[in-house]
Amino acid sequence: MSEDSRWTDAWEQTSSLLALRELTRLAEQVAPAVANRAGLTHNELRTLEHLVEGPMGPGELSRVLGVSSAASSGIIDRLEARGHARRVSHASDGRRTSVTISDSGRAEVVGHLMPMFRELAELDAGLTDAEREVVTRYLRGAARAMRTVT
Amino acid sequence: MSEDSRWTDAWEQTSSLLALRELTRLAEQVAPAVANRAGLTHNELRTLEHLVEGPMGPGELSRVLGVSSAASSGIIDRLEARGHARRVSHASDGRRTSVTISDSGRAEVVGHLMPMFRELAELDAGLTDAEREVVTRYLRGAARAMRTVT
DNA sequence: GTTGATGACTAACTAAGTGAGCAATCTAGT
DNA sequence: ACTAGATTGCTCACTTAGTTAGTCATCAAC
Repeated sequence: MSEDSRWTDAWEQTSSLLALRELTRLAEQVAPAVANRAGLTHNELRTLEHLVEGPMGPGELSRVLGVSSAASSGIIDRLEARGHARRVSHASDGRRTSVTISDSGRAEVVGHLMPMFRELAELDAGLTDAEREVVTRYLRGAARAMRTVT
Repeated sequence: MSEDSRWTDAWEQTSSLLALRELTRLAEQVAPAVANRAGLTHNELRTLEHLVEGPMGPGELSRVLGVSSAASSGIIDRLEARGHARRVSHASDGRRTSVTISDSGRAEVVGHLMPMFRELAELDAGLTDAEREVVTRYLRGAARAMRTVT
């Protein structure tokens, strides 16, 4: 048995691993698909997702996105040009600027993901406490496994 | 209560939804991280993942990747230049070429993902039949929800 | 055998990233 | 108070991976 067939065989061994594989495959597609529909790049959407949680500066943004500060500047430029975000100069520190999301930016993120979220919440609500415990343990374990490669 | 806070609140309501969110966040990061470590672009890695399953032509590749045929040509050029893939002219149809993965290409895909997979298989092996049924149902439901946005 | 369709590639351009470097501002040490 | 160094965000020049449009070769149908 070749190295490779052991790999693919194992992926397909159990219903749960198969479903997990399908889920991760879809998870990879969601962000690009939403970005595309919204007429944004992947990083612009990721930026909006972060800005929904609260304002942040270009430097911090470049760090969480894993891109250069030059790229971060450009992303904010583009979002600002479309009215999805605004630059506000920092109150106490004259060097810093704070980027805040606008209503249209919020609508872009929330609007496109809401249907998916509603379904997930509905699915989740159908779990008993015991089932939820099992599912949570599995999901956390899978996340742990994925962290090893990240 | 604002539209937005309902959204974020709901995400954080249950342990399972929180874990699912974390998992999907990681799933998005895995492919770019692996590609980066292997010195490949995301699409080059995706191509190798498809080629592991069997040879395919540039046209088919451009369709599954969702890029133009011109881009597909370039991706294959780069993979070929690194020795990860080879172009073989099609036996019966002179127009078509078949792209096959090389040992180094296979090693790139399998080698980087094997540790993650091993951990996932181990986690999965710890499930009872009843637990696996619960987990599978949840994962399939989550996948279904994500498909609505894709 | 000609005609139209198909598959892969090339050419010219666009967009989003990089690295290097600059101006403004803050912080610390004297 | 003032200078020296650190930090922040931005601009410039360039690279790279994508796009559209169009070419060439081959195949299938009439």
